[in-house]
Amino acid sequence: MIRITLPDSSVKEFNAASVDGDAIAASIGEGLRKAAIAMTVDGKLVDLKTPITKDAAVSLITARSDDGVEIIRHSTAHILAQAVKELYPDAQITIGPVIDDGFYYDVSFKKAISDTDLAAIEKRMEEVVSRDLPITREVWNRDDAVKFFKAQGEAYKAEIIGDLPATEVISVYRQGDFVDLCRGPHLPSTGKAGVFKLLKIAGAYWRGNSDNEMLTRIYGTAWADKKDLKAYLTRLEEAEKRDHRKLGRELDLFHLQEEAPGQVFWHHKGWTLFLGLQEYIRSKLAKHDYQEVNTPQLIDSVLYKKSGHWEKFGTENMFIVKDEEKERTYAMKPMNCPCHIQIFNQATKSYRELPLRMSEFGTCMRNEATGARHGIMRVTSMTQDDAHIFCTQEQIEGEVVKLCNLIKEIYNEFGFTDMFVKFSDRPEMRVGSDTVWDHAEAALRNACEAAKLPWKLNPGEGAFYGPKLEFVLRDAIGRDWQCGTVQLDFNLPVRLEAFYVDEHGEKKNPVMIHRALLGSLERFTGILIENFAGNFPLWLAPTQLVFSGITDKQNDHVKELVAQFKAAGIRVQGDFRNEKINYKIREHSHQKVPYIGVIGDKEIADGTVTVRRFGSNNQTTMTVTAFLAQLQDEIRTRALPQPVTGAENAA
RNA sequence: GCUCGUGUAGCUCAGUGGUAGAGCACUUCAUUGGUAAUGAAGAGGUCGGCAGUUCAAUCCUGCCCACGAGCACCA
Repeated sequence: MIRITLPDSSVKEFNAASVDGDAIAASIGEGLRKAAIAMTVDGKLVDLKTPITKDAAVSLITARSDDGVEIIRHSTAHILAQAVKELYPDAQITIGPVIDDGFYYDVSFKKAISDTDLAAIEKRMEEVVSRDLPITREVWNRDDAVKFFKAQGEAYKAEIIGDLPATEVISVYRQGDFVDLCRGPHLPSTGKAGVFKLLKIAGAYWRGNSDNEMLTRIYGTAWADKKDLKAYLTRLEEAEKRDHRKLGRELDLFHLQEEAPGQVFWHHKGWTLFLGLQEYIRSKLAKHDYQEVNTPQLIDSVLYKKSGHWEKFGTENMFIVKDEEKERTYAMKPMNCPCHIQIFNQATKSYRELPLRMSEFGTCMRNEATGARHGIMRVTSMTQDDAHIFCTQEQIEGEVVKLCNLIKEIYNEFGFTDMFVKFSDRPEMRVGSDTVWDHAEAALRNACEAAKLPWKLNPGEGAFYGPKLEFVLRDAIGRDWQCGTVQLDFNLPVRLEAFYVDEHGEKKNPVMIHRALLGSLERFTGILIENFAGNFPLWLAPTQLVFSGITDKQNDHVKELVAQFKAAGIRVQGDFRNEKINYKIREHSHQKVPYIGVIGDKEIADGTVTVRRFGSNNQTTMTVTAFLAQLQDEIRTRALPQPVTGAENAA
């Protein structure tokens, strides 16, 4: 007798030596028996067919749950692998994990395939699904498994098994003739999958190491039903519409061109955004006692040899300028820190001057790997809202807490909600004693806790000179970008001989905190464009308001209004073109101008303006004075825009 | 840097081994129109660059550059 407790606390009794999920589901109802794809037994996720031999708490999993969808994706990855092996028998399969919204499988093909081959693979996958092959789990002996996969010509699989810890149970899943190493769990049969789509192919290094062979990664997505798949594909399309490169062109913000790879040609509107961000950050700097400085672009390599950057990044990643005549070698500055230390070192510093916070909107140039550049998110020439805080060991924690709070405050003001913090602790190769590292890591951790920032550990990924926090934001299509950062540095002040005199008259090296709030202004602008889909908050919007008359009869009055609002500090334009008001509304709406003010004879007579706010189809007539006050209030409070509704507005 | 792909008018895209088209934008003219496209006419391109094959290349081949997706990298 086996007693199975279900999630609703009811108990089913089975008169047998063992029972499986299929039987449990069947005892509840035929519908559930068909829908069940896996189960948890005492909280552990297992295959539906796993025999249960003693009393247990069981919860059946269907495609309706997150676990269910994950299993579907995982099994679909196996179906992909099977289809690939059937179509390309000499291909070797490697790993095929589940990722956000889908899965991928890395394959080593003898002959390269391209995305046009995906259709055929997808078709074969559908055949595998229609065969409805039972998927069964087997536990194998390690040596047999290695031998089996070697015999199959699957060298990568054999390598994976060989590297599994001795304690790991080697399980394989069989579906028809296809056998794959896998921890599971999986669907009971291939017929339970079926709502999927292969999306793209790309290269990926075996085991993520660029010294290894490059495999072909096939990306796919899989869902519980067609509706979910369609919703996902629609979501992808919508995300493409907010791509900052597309909006950058459409809204006349910036452009990039071949002659200056990775460097932004900021058009007036984009530059207005950029300057708006800079002014915003300056207002924060003033409140938090920073000294803004500015340092040279082109610096003798001697300085970078001393700082250690030359050795690490040198000619590969720095732009070198040679002055043949004077026999000097310069580098475009790739970061600001060595320069800031030069300013720090210009006069003997007292402990009384610490913490000393030095900031710069420094333009840095980095010769990035060609494949790394991406729109304005990853550029060759970038402007950081950079600062270095020179402080004592004791001051670290206080400073980091302040920084975490400040960054959190700033991101909140932009309305970012899904920001997360990566905390990278000590790497194997590092400078500084363990005591110093203990202290530094604790300071960062405590600061996160104090600022109530959720963080995840990125073990061993700290810089060799100190641990760091990275503040990560997500773009329209779900890619993560590091924006703000807080890094502790015990190394550079020593190498570049920065000192302060402590209260006992002794010379000491300060600790340096590298920090950026927005990170690269180019990247942050890109993130903003995507996040707001070009519908910027009024305080940032390049053009805040457009006035237009109904006909050219009102032009003189409109000119006066433009002058009045301009004088009041509003970024306003008049539209005097010989076009109908419908045409102008349409065009300025496409440009996502926050306010359109329309003037007809009625408005002139009443001293009013008829206002249309972007994102709404309503019009409100109000006095000119009230309108100006409303705008100024919205700007002053840095109000976030209301979400745009309606199909027409979303276009 | 690596894998696969892309590059035709300002933008979005057709197209062909015999030196090119559409829509929008632009210019001109007419129109004075109350909240998402008024009409007509005109102008606009070394088909990413260099080399090769060919009587002939935007199209085929090679190399280079840039861009895209991803991997690696990211001081």
